[in-house]
Amino acid sequence: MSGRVAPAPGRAVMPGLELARYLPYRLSVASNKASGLIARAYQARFGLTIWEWRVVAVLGSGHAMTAQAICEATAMDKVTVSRALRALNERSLVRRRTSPQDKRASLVSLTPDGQAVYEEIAPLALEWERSLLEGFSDEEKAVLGELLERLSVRADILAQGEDELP
Amino acid sequence: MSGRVAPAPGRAVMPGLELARYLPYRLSVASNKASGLIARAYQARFGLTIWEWRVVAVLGSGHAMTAQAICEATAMDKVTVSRALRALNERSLVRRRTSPQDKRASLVSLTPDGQAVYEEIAPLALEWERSLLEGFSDEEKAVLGELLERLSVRADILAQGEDELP
DNA sequence: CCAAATTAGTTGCAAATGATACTAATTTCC
DNA sequence: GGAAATTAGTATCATTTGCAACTAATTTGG
Repeated sequence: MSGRVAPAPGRAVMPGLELARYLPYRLSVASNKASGLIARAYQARFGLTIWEWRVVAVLGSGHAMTAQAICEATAMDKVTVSRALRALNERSLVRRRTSPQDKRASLVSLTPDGQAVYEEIAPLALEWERSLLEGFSDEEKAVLGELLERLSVRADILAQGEDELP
Repeated sequence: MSGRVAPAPGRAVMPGLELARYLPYRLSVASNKASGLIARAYQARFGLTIWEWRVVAVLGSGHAMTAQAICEATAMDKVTVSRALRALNERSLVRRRTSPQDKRASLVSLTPDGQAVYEEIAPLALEWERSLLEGFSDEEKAVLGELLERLSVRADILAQGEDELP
C-alpha cells in the first residue's frame, strides 16, 4: 500500500493540506534529523552542545571576535552565545579579553586547547556532512544550498511585515 | 565588502569548514526561520503551539487515530503528542474514545470545534507556504522537496549505525 | 494458561530555552 | 559638555523540553 490517504467518507476534501507534503514540516523534519545526528556526535565525543560547537566553529578561523559578532556569524541569540561562552570559558577552550576600544565588550578567541578541539572536530564535521550528502551530485548540493538560502531570505522578508498585519 | 574571510595571518587554513557554508547549519537556519514565522502566526491567531497544530493537521483528514499513529504521522515524540492532546482536549478540540480493541489506547478525533479550527487554519497554512515559496518555480519546489526527502532518508540510515561506532 | 516481556500513554523531575530586566559603557545630538 | 538613548553582555525567572520511571493492558512463548 502506498499513495495518499483517502478522506473519511462523507467528509469534504480539504485541498492539498497534507502534513507530509507541507514544506515547513518537511524542512523541520529533515533539519531535526540532520542536526540531531550531528549534535549527538558532538555531545558523545567532545561534550559540546551544538551551540558551543557553533561558537568554536566560527572562532576556528583564528580571528578574535566579540560576542555580538558571534551572534551574527552563528544565527544565535545573544543569551545563547553568552551561555555557550561561559561553558567554553569554564573548560578553558576560549579566552576573553576586554576590548580596549569598548570596555563593555570582550574579544573572544580560542585557547590552544580550544584550537586543538577545533582542529580535531572540523574534519569530522565535514565528514558527517559528506556522509549526509552521499549520493547527492555536486549540482544537487549546490541547488539545495541555493534554495535554502532563498527560503531564508523569504522568511526574513515575511518576518519583517508580520506584525503589521490585522 | 563581501566574499570569504581571510584566515588570520600565520595560521593554517582549515580546508572548507565555514559555518555559513555548512549544510546542517544552513538547513537549521532555514528551518528555524520558516517554522518560527509560522509558529508565531499559529500562536498569535489561534493560540496553538506548533505541535498542537500538527496534531490538528493530521486529524483533519477525519480519521480517528491512536496517539501512536499520530506520533508516526507527525514525527513527534509520544510525550509531546500526549501533551498536545491534553491541551487540545482541554479546549474541546479533540475527543478521545478508548479503543475497543485495545483498552490502553484511545482513538482521537477532532470535535466539530476542532474541525472548524482545522478548516479555518488549513487554507492559511497553505497561504503561508505559498508566500514562503514565492519566486520558486514548480520545478524548484519539487526539487527542494525531493532533496529534503533524500536527506531525511540518509539521516535515518546514519542514525541506525551511529551507536555501533568505536 | 500464566509468567515474562512488550506496548500505550501519562507523569514527575531535571535540564534547556526564551523573554525580560538589569548593569555598565558608549554614542547621539542638543 | 552632558542628559538621553543605545548597545554589550549577564542574570533572573517562567516555560518548554526530554528522559526515565511508572501504570495498565496486551502479547508471547513455554
